[in-house]
Amino acid sequence: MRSQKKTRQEKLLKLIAQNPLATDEQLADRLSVSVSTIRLDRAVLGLPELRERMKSMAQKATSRLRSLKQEEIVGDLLELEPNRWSLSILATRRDMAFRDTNMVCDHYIYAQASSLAIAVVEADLVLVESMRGKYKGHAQVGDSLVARAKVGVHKDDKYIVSVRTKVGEREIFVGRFITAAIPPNAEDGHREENL
Amino acid sequence: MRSQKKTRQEKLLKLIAQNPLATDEQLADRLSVSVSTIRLDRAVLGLPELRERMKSMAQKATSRLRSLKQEEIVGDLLELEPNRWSLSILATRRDMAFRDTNMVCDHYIYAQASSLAIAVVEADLVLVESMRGKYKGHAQVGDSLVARAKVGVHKDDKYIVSVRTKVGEREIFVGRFITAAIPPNAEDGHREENL
DNA sequence: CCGAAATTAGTAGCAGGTCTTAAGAGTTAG
DNA sequence: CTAACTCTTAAGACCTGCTACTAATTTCGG
Repeated sequence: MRSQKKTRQEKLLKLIAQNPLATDEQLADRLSVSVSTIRLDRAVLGLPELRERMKSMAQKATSRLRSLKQEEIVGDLLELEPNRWSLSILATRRDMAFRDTNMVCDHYIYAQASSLAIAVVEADLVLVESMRGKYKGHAQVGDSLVARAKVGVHKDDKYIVSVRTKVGEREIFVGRFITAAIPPNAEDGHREENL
Repeated sequence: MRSQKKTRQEKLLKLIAQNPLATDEQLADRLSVSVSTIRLDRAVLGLPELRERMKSMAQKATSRLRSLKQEEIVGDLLELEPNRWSLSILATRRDMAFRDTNMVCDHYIYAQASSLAIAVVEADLVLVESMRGKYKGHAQVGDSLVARAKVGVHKDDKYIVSVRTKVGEREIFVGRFITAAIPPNAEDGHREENL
């Protein structure tokens, strides 16, 4: 009987985590208790009121917008020998992970690899034409992903670049990119009429 | 000077854009007018009150959080028929482009495709095991990328998912993902919908 | 100096709370 | 059985940051 309180408070925590924009009244309704009880529970659990929750979310929102920029998801270039090989490192953060896990999303691994494959080719503008890759293991949040790109054969302006990504000694990704160096004049060549 | 009003209202717009979390009182202080004037100006300019601004920021924050972390969708999910097919759209922004061009980086195209491939498979946790893909054209900043995923054959918990991404009628990417549904671990799958 | 526009002040009311006090229900120990 | 206890709910006063409205006051161009 007395443990109804605990389960209710646990539910309350989950509800608020799920939908931080709920009013006490909505929460009370949801848990079939009075508003007073919700307020009491919130006080006990140290949960801030709706407006405080909105405020902190709004504050976080402004900083988040600026943190998802390019450089942070493609890693830092450590070494580069143009048209030969290159090395980059990417520090993974909590927000690069899948939902509740701490496994890094594949597209961050891809982004690092693809960016490196582009960087290693010496040309003004390089694009990926096609790729294939295999994820051989999972990276955890906090791991530093070290990607190494090697340029293979090239015909005309197409380069084959292989990328291997490791966490420590463990290989988590192997990929092969076909990249194309685009001559500067050809930029936007074939699709201007569409806008 | 009757044009003081206009310049003040312009300043007000800038101030609110800069710091959306300012109260009318702070704004009044800043512009050396009374709170009434600020309210009047806000009414004229159609600017919402502080709490509405906070609310919409907080809502955006959740939707961004949900779309980038929770649901693991890059882009907005338009339609989903689990284990069959799905559709998402991604509006491209300036910051998704290569350096000085307005061509969208391949890894955003990849991220949308891969996220969709993961979303379309009905399981608690789905990971990409391998993929191959071909970029058949370029997307420009401002284009809306529409990705369509189709689930192909599946053996055990491995699913083959094909994704085609288009800008209008033009296909810019075709890929094939092998995804793996990871058996549910110690997570109580207690999912409640929004309030 | 007059009159209209612009500004300020003041009122009541609302949402979503705070904090406090208090009353009732159910539970348990002596 | 009753006193002491916990849990829940209610009620009241107050708070912030507004809205919506009215009324007074200031300002400035002509």
